[in-house]
Amino acid sequence: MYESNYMKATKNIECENCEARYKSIFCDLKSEHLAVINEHKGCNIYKKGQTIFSEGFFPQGLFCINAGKIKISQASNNGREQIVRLTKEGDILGYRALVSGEKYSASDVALEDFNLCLIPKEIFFKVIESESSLSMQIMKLLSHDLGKAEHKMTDLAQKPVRERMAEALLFLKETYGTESDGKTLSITLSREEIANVVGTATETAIRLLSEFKADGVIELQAKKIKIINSEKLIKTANIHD
Amino acid sequence: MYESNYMKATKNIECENCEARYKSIFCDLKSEHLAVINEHKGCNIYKKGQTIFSEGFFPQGLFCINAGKIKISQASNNGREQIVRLTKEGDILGYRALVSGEKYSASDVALEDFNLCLIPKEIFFKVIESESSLSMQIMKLLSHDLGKAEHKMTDLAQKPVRERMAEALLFLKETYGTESDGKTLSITLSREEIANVVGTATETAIRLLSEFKADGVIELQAKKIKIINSEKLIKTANIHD
DNA sequence: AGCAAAATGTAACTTTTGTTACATAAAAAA
DNA sequence: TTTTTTATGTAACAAAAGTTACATTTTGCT
Repeated sequence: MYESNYMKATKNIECENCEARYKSIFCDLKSEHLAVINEHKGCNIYKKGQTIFSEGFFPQGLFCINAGKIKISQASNNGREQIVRLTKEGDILGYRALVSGEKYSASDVALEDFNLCLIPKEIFFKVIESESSLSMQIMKLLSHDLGKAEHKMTDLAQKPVRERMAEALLFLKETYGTESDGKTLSITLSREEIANVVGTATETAIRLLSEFKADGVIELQAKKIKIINSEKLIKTANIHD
Repeated sequence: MYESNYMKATKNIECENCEARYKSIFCDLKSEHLAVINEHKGCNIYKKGQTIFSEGFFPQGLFCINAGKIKISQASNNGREQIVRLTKEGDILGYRALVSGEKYSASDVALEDFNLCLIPKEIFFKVIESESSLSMQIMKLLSHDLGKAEHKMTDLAQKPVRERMAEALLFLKETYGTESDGKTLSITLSREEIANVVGTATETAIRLLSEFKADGVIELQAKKIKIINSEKLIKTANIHD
């Protein structure tokens, strides 16, 4: 509101002033290390739909999300894609491949306009080595992601699409929150993207959303999804744990 | 061969002499740290089918596999289970939950008799903090696992069972190797367990194995699976990357 | 060895889900 | 604006995979 997009595009955010930092793994970082990162990092503006990195490339550093929502997805042979993670401001990006020393195994695409900073890999590994709490943070991140991924594996293998769709809507609410009414999901995804989260065909996703709407569980205003009956959705999701 | 099971059960393996260690994340560990681990660790013999830990419990430490094969699986509401990882000697076990500070999200069950050592969690975290190369190893492990898990997620969401079965057989070959003929899988799983790796019903798994046999791709001798035509199996698996 | 229990195998049937086809609405481009 | 393209919605149909049922084999136990 206070600055145009053009101004943001040219402004290099200072890590010290970065609001996203407090939500990030860098929240407890020693100021001397933060200064090193700040000095070497580069910032960039991305537009909705733009690709940040693609499968098959080697990572050059670690991305920090200053603002914006991003989907991480894998392409498969049959032309479809699977959204494996969703991230937002304060999250880091590209750490899996960077840490494992492998190529990117997924592509990251902007779901809306956003700001991103890149920490060169040498700097990242230097800071990690000198501050063990940071590597602990990254380990926690990775192990949490792994838990989520394995949980989703089990879901995909065993749950019918209907349950997965219900779970996906709850997941979107949990990840990105709602608008001020507490019901309308903040994130807007295309039907195809929803299908790619759930792991189903676009038509099936549309069909299920229509059914949920008919059941009075959700309301649909264009691309906005409003969760009317959370309890029923949770029941439909048949969540284990 | 040189000692009875009873003898093995009572013998505490010394980390310095542990053959599995050279294949493990501890291969480069400083000897002083290894000594600490050795001093505090406890060893145990498990029988085939025995559970090492179960979903919902908090980890007390890190398990090291001295010998034996283990399946890590998640139970779901519908009574079925999904095998999310398979491990062998030299691998560590229970690190995901230990690192993330969460409860175990999966259960570990012995696929054959084996030896296991437990490093108390305090010792583990102490060693990690003092030797940054170890935490790097664990990060690599986690990020590699995460890559695998997300790949499998995509497969489960998009590939037909037939392709996943082919991929699973290749995965078993890669993970556990073959007998001296270079073709017969070293690991023997029940049909149900194979189904739980693939993410399908037991009957469907049996049907597909029969089809693969009819196609001359594999041979079945009781529970042993012999891969006759790897090329065709790879083609059937329709592997991306 | 002989029996019971569990695992494996096979087939028919049913359900779920994907595919195809097309209509309509929304968004982007001219 | 009008046109074109893209996204969404709906339904009929087809294919894939799960379920049920039962036969057969293997395994474990006494």
